Amino acid sequence: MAYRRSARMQARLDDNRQRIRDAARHIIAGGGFRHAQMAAVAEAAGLSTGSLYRYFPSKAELFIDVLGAAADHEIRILESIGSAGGSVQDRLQAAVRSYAGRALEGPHLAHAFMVEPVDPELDSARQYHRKRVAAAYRAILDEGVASGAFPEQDTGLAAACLVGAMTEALSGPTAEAPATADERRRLVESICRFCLRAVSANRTPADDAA
Amino acid sequence: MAYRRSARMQARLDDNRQRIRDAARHIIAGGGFRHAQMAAVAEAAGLSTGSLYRYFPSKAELFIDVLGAAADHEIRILESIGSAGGSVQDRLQAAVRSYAGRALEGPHLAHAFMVEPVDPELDSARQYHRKRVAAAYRAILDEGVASGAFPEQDTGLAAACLVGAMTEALSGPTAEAPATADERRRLVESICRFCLRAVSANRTPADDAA
DNA sequence: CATAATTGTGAAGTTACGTTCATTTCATGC
DNA sequence: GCATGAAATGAACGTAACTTCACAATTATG
Repeated sequence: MAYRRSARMQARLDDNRQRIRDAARHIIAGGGFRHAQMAAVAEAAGLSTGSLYRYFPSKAELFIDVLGAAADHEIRILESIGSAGGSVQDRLQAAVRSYAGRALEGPHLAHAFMVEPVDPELDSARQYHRKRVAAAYRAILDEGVASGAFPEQDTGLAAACLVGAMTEALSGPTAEAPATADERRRLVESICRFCLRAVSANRTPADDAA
Repeated sequence: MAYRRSARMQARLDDNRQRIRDAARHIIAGGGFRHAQMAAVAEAAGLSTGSLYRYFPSKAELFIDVLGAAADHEIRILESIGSAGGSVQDRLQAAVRSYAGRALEGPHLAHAFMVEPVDPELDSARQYHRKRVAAAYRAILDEGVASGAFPEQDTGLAAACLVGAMTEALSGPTAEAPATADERRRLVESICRFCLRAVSANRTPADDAA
């Protein structure tokens, strides 16, 4: 008679698949894409390298999957913040704080997802998700502009700049790893102020001419 | 008798060395680090791959050299702008415009130097130079804060944010390639405004509390 | 011009990974 | 239990680069 997958078996397969994903993310978080070789992922997942290819057709597909899940998570948070109550300023600050907090917890992960080296296929996936994150910020800015809380501006560009500024400040080479929790809080607050200033009206409206 | 290099020979060697550098930079500008393989550089320079190793000990050293030269050029421009006359605001804008203009002329080059994938050795060189660029911006900000033109702020962080914002807006995935010269000008001006706002005092000083 | 030293060459060597596949182990249904 | 097909294995294979090296070409001296 034909072979049929039992529920138990299916659960084990699903679990394996998820364990591969988790292993990949964990390795990236620890040492970046550079360390995330198929052999290393397999070992961390408790499988052989060959088995990985039963769950994902290629390395690129595996990491696209992982990247997408992380981006989804990120964007869900941003959107929930964006649609919450309170002033737009508060929401923007909340978004920045939340992003910054996560980036500081796993700097390698954030760096890998935002800027690290990869092959072309994965890179285009990363650009796609990065645009999605920027779009989430843009939605907040748009609302701020519409309500008059923020001045007229190219919100698409501003959103990109915000993402760039945060990325650089948090996981770029310039970012000094903050040692204490207090330093971390101070850093996040500084970034917050920078971002809020950047999209708010100036006290001296000299540059609004031209 | 011992062999001595003639002036003519020395000139040719120097020229070869420079041609290798130029070829490497040119290839990066055309297609990023990914396309800059030793064989490709050799061909573009009109030499054999083997010869490259008479001039540079390794691929990494060659690209560190190229990267350093580009960074030196960048920083010389920034410093000359920073020490010029005029208001701090004007100088900051001039710096941003100049950076943006160059990035838009050679997007691949800028992207490669700022964010593209590389091996660890080259990457640390890039981080070093990126810090130098941020430091040049910081010098301008420090002066602005000292003179009261800009509000009190963490200038080191703000400089990093500026670099990140510009990089993202100009060579990040979010950056749409502006088609016309007019669009380009508009983009640069938007970035300028963003950067200036970001380091200037707000009209509503509500967030200075807490 | 002959000889020696230097510079140029490009194919072969090396390394590092991603991917495959013959084999083995394990789960399913009778 | 046993036969059948799925899943796991990991060594072997393929590929893509960087780097080396034995040899050729070129350049400097007497």
